[in-house]
Amino acid sequence: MIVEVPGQYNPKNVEDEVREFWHREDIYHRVRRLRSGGRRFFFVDGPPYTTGRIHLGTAWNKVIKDSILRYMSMRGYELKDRAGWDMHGLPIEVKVEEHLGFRSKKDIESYGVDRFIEQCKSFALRQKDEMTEQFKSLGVWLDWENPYMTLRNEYIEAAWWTLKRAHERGLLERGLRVVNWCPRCQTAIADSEVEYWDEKDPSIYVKFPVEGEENTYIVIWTTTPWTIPANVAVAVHKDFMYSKVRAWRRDGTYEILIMATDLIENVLKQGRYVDYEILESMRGEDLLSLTYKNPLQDLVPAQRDFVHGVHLADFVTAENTGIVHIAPGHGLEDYELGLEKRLPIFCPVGEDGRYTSEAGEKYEGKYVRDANPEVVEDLIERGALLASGELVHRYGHCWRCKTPIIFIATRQWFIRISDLRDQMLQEIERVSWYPDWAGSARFKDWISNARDWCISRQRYWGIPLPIWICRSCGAMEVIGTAAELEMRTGRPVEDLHRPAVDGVKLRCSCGGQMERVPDVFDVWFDSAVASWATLNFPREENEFRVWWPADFITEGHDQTRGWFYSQLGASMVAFGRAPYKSVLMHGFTLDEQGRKMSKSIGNVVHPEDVVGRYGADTLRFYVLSSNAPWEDLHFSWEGAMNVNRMLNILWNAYRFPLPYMILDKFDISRADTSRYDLRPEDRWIISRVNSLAKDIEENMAGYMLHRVTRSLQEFILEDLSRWYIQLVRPRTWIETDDPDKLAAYATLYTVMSTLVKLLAPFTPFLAESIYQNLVRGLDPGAPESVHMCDWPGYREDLIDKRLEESMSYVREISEAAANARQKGGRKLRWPVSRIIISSDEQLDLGDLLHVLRTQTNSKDVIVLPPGEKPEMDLEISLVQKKIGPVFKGESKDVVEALKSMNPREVKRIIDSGEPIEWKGKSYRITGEMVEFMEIPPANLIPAEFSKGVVYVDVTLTDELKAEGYAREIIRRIQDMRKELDLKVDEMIRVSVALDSSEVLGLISGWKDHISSEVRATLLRMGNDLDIEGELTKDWEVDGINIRVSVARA
RNA sequence: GGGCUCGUAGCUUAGCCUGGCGGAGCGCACGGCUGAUAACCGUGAGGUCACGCGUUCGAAUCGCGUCGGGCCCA
Repeated sequence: MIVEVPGQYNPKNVEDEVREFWHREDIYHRVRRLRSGGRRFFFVDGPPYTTGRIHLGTAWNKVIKDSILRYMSMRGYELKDRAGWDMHGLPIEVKVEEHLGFRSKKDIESYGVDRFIEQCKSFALRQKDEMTEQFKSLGVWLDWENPYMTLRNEYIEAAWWTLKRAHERGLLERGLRVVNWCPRCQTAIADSEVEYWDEKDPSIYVKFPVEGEENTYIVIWTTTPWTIPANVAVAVHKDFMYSKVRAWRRDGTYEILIMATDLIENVLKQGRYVDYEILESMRGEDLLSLTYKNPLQDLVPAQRDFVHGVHLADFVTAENTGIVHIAPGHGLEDYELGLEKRLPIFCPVGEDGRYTSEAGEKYEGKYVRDANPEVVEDLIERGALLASGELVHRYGHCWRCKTPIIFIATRQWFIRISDLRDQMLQEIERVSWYPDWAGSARFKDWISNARDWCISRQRYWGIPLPIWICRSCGAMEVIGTAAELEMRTGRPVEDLHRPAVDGVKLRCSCGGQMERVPDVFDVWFDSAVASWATLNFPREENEFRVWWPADFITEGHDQTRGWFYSQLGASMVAFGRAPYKSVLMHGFTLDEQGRKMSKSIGNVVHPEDVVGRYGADTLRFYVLSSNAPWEDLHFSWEGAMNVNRMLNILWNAYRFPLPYMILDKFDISRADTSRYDLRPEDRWIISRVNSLAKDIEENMAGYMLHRVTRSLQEFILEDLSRWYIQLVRPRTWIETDDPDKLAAYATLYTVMSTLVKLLAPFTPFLAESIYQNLVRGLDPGAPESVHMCDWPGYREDLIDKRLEESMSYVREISEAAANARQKGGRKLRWPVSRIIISSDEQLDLGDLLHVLRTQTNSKDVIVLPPGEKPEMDLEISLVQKKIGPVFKGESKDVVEALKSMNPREVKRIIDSGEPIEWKGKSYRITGEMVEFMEIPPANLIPAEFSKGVVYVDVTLTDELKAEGYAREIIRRIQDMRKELDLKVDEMIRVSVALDSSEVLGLISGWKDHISSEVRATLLRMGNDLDIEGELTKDWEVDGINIRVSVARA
């Protein structure tokens, strides 16, 4: 049974009902079961971090995923769709620390690592549950009951197993490396965890005294004075020119400075020198024999033993002094140069960011960034400071606690990704990237610069490194699974997190005891193994063999360096190939002006706000249609409102025929269009919906979701609502069992039932709601949910491009006619006798002339043969320049004569060569004296369309006038019915008094028509009627006063 | 500083791959319809296609450069 539906589209009701239905009937599982055994589609969900709240970007991300998965399911694919959660790492530790009021790792240790881990775990699980509900409210169908979670033992094993593979392949190494270090979190952080923003720092020029040359200095520049105690060398560029300069101070003293020749003026200005002379110039490589002393060597005892030399390096740029201060313990490039030149890796700074005893008594214990002024002071005291100032520049910060990072040399664990770089570059060629440049340009660039991956973190809440080292002999062992660990110890380990695993000791083959290294994994390593962890590999192997690698993943463009990369890296280590076959890279969500959404600007839009106002379907359709997936989305409320309006129009188009269908007991036996003689417009809309399906399939193949949704929108608004529904409406009012009406029902049914299937992946709630009523209501044998239906596809034999083209002309002509009516002041309510279509081409309007007649409210449609126009009026303009010289003084008379004549007569005379007679004289007029112009006659109002001109004949006859007035009166009575809030079938009594006998006479023949249109049992019309009724109103139509009264019968 | 990307009407955008009349929606102005009605429809105004140079018979579209936004890197 089909039922009537309420007037306006109410997304909340629709979605609540559908959600309840899905839940009650367990539709999600039934859809998945239905497709089992189909071709496989392995999707891996990029795990969102459990922050507790989804934002617009994560909503978009999941909507893209859900739409594609729903589409693939309808196409018959069996899906792997486990949702994923990224639950370890610093962000949660920081949150828990805040909650407990902790300031450092010491607080955690004294609180107890086990209790701390428990807090982190329950926090992460709680956040996950909250976010799950939010995703569900968007209609996102993933396997929410059985998601993969990085904190689960089986997941941890996937990471362990992968590390073991790295070890077996010789790709795991431990080394002293300079890393980004957060002094607050006291851990190494990944390049990708560094956030840059402007910071004000000292900018100092320092003079290093050259050994063996009196009063001579090498000048360097730095923004980190605190690294000067660790300076062990300087670097120059081999091709740059350097000079020894005698620089004079205001007081007449001088010193000899070494720096890049091009930068002398700048440096001396900084140092307020008054004059200089160049003593000697040389290339960078000529400086290599120099040695110098660290100016702070009296404070930093270790410095006295170092030999400070000059080295060549490519990273030296022609900026500042052209000579770079090298502290291998505190800089990436410095460190690499240090290794190459065998410099001491001197790092007198501890994990807490404070100087160690190696920095000497004066500095020991001081926090390095706070020590900057003191170092500067000490340099001044020793005459080593050339200049100092301040500089605002971009500086890195810990992305979680916002502390400025420092670089220090620490012992860390690495995976030698750089060894795999070339293989990775080859692998990405085999992956399909959407858009293409995401892989061929962006990702390629990132991979080309790939460095070794520092995977160790000195924290608690993470996957513990499964590395055990023997205290006696230093032997190392990597454990791959919990079972393996149990085998080695004879005891199972309940939870593979810290601190439980910390206590596990292994026996070394040398007889000594092996202890786990205390570090945990970088969280990027967690998600990196998702494609096999989600299949529970290595615990289970069958699933892995059947499904892996992933068919499809999609994430934002920030994941180029993130998950796209970490997965590829881990997979290269583990399996030597890419873990995914295709990748769709999507954009970011920004505000309407294209700015980042941020709390401080106050421009954050929450997905639940949009859902609350317009519903999940609107949000979904909006984010999909707003722009191409890979471009940034500028969220606009107005845009969302528009989508909502479009869905409302769809709702109206859907509900309009329902009352008639119900009244006529329309049933499934009458739903097949092949039973009827369809009108051309019926065949047209069926052709259009098939074209639409074809278009969607083509665009889905390239994940062009914006094109798909825009095609749907265009079809709903233009083809269905604005055109077909208008055409079909009068047919539904026929009150008999007319085959033409039944054909219209069958067509509407076919179109709507196809359309909801096409919409199902994108607006799953609305599609389901319409499907349940219209399709299931009619055919209880149909699949129980629209999402269990097969994708409708398209039938090429039902696509009639010729008909579609004809209809597009018909629409154009109708619009042009409406335009002409407006110019001619003739409302659409008033019929016209004819419209005339003139074109240079043979227009193929098919059998659609009846459509044109009704849509233009015209009694006749005349299509002229190609190139012909209606007969035009002629207008003349006189060419005085030609007339003057011929007729001289009589010109005035000639002009007068010509103007008084009918232009047609003038043309006839010229063509025939006869003279004209005027005031007794005759004149011979030639063609050049007169120009003729054709203009349409006053009754034909022209309007252009793409293939020609439409003329609307606005000539009024009494007949047309009568019909026009009748319709004016009908309309006003209908208006009053509305005002009285009458039921559609309620009968009335009407009196109409009007002050024009002429009009009264005209409309008398329309009395019956008016009565039946407005459902009047009694209709009185007259010049001077006594008017009474429940409602009386005065109207004016074209200068005629009409008084109407209406009463219930 | 480097890689990628975007820049089209007041706003949001299509078109760019594959060169040939710049097309929508919103907003604005005017109008229509009244059996979708707190709905719907039409018409109009509104454009230096960021800027410059080049290729071409022809450039929003292809190439180079500049400026501005975004992401990533240094």
